[in-house]
Amino acid sequence: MSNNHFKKGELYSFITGKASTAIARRLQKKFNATGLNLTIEQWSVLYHLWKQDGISQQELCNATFRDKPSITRLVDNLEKLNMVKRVASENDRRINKIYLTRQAQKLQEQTMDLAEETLNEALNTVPPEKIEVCKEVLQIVYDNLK
Amino acid sequence: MSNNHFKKGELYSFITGKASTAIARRLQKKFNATGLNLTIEQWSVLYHLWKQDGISQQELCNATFRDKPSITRLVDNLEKLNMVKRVASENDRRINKIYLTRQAQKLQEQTMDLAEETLNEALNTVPPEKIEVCKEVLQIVYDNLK
DNA sequence: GACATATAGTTGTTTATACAACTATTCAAA
DNA sequence: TTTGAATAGTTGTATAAACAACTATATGTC
Repeated sequence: MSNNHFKKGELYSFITGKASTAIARRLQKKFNATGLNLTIEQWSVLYHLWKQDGISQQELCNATFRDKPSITRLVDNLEKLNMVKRVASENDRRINKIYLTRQAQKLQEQTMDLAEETLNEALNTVPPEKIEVCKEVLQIVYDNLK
Repeated sequence: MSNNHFKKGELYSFITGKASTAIARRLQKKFNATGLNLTIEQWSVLYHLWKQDGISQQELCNATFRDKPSITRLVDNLEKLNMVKRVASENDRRINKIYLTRQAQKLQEQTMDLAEETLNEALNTVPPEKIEVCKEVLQIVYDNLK
C-alpha cells in the first residue's frame, strides 16, 4: 500500500500537465506577439543546439525526450525555416549532425529572456524553497518513469 | 526583479513538462497493455463525464482546458468508439449534451485504478509532504497563467 | 419584431506525437 | 570476409492541439 495514495479528483492535473501546458501556451503567445515565427517544440530543439551545436538527431532525441520520427520532422521544419542545417557525418554516414544557422544563433538571447519572463510570471508569489521542492519532485517523477 | 530567477538550464523541464509527459506515456502503455483502445486525451474527457454525465461540449472545454475544435474532434472520436453520444439540448438547440454509453461507464473503475497505479509508480519514494508542496506550486502556476 | 451581438459547435489547415515498417550504414562474430 | 544484428534516420498513418473562419441558434436592445 503506497503512502502516495491520491485522493480522487487530484490525479487529473498531474497526468494532464495543466501547469506545463499553461506555461508553454504563455510562452508561445509571447513568441507570436514578438513576431517570432517559431513553435515551442522547435524552440526546445534550438535550446539544446545552443548548448551544444552540431549534435546528431539521435542526441536530440535523448535530450528532448522525443522519438526519432518526431525529431526528423522537427528538423525538417527547422530546415525549412532556415534555422538549422543537416550535415552528414564524415566518420559515420548514418549520422546527421545538426548545425544552427546564423539566424538561429541570433535568437538565443531574445527567446531565453521570454522564457525566463514566462517562468517568472508563472512562479510569481511562489516562495523559492517551494519551487525547489517542486523541481525536485518532478525530477524524481521523471527518473522513476523514464 | 523576481526572486524566482531560474538558473539557466533549469527552465527547460518546467516548460516542456517532462514529468507529466512521462506520466501520460506510462499510463498510455498500461492502457495498451490491457487492451484498452483509448488515448489518454479521450480518457481525460471520460474522466469529467464520470464526474458528471451529460455536460455540454463547452463545459468539457472548460474542464479539460482545451479549445472548442479540440473537444469537437475528441467527441467525434469517442462517438466512433461508441463511448459517448451527442444529444441536442431541448432548451437550447445550440448545445450538445454528451452522455456516456454503458460501455464507457464500465471503464471507470479499471482505468482509474491504472491511473492511480501510474501515479504511485511516479511518486514512489517521494515523501507525502513534498508531493503536497509540488501540487500546491503547480496549482499556483496554473492560476497565475490561466 | 428587427437587428446587432454573443454563444455553441464545426470545418480547414498546420504542426506535433506515437507507433510500425522501412532503408542505409556500421559493427561484430563465425 | 561474409552474414546477422545493431544503430541512425525516414516515411506512412492515426490522433491531437492551436488558430482562423465559418454556421446556427439565442439574447437583448431599439
